[in-house]
Amino acid sequence: MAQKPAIPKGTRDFLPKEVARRTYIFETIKSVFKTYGFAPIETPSFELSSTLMGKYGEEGDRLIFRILNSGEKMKKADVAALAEDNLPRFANSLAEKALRYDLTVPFARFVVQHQNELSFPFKRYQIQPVWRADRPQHGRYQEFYQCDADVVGSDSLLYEVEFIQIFDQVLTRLGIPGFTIKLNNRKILSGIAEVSGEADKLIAITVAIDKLDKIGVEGVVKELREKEVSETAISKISPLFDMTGSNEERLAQMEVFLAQSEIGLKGIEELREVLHNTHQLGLERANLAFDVTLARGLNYYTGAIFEVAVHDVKMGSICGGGRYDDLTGLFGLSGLSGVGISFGADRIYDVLNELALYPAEIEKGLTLLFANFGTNETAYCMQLAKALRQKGVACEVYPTAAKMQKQFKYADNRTVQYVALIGDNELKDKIIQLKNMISGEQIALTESEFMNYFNH
RNA sequence: GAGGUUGUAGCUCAGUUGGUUAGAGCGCCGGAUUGUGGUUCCGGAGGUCGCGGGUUCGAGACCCGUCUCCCUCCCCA
Repeated sequence: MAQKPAIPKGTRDFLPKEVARRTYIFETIKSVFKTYGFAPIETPSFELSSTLMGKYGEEGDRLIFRILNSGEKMKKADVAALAEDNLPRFANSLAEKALRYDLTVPFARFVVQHQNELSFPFKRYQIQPVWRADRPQHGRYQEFYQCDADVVGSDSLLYEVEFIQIFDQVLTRLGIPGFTIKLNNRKILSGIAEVSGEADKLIAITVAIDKLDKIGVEGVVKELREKEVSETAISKISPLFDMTGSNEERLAQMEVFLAQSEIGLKGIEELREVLHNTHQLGLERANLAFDVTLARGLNYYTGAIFEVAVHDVKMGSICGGGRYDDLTGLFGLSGLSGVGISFGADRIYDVLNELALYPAEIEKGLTLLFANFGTNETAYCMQLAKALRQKGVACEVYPTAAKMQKQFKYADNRTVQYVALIGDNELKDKIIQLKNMISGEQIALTESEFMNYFNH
């Protein structure tokens, strides 16, 4: 019995037209990365489990795809751990490898491993798929591409400014009409926890206020109570939820709030510098917004954090990023500060589809199709095709002498721009009938006219 | 990981309180048109109704399980 064709949930196939669209997105991102001096690297699809586990928090670890050991390695399963109900250890003994969850952690591993071959600050970009064992939803896949650019080996805030410019340039070039780059700093969040006297509950507090736009002030307060944050702390934090005014006005309010927190004030200062420098340079389409409720789950961030949201489209954030002061420390190389961003190519693809923002030229199919009139004519067409291909013209010869109707229909479906008709009359008179499939016009050309026709 | 929803032709979907041989549009193939597509007209092919089990004289429809799509939560790109 024939098997019903299917692919795993959360994955997609892409037809030629779709690949053309995605290539356009990748190329746009890549070209901007290059102009900022980033060079490409690649890393393996899967890493040692130990490289990935524990880097993304408890939630993240759960979403890492594990690769089951095979063959004799199965025998290395730590049955004792299972007996002790230590499932993480048991799982690690069963799966020594795992599919990468993002590109940042493998990059940190890469930097440490190749530190003697790199010059710092090291700027790299990387466009590769990542995998997450997440439940699929709108804009959420189990396999998707990230387009990352990171710099390690410098704590200069110039890079934060550059990354904001890159967000702006890429999304403007892709034609996205409106989007907001949300900006915050982990130091400010630390400061909030410190000032409210709950420094040890930093993560609980940031996770809760991150949800402000979703569950509202009451929801956040409720969640803070559930996390056993004290009432005095909650009443201290609450005013932050309805700050108004410009970025600078809200920063000023934060500055007052954080007056007693050294780290908090440091965060304000950094953010001010980044905003000021970005403002000096100007942005094309991006709206830049300081958002104190922006937290981001990845717990390796220590400084600036970014997220980009598209206006008027229901879609989670399409880009993210931030500064991590000691990610390479986990692999034994401390003192290297890094900052990076990631474009979610699959979400951008969905957004561009929804808004129909693809330029017409990327959808162009084959340039020229030679209609097939029989063996003698075809032999001549193959010669012309060979010459055209050497000039870089995409062309093909229809494989059989099928009815013209069928050949033209095929040309239509392939969105062919021209059809060349060479039957026995044309062959005898040494001319080529060239039909423009868009205008429907047909002209007779000599061989040299025909060859020159495709010169531009 | 928790909850909800969906699945019928290649695609988008109808299908009445359970009742003969499961339909439409689009697409595909053939013809009108043996050298000209996108329009029109005529004809045709194509379905174990997601999968497994159950109830019933009888199930696409009802019940249970399972997988999948989509949605909410969680988290994220």
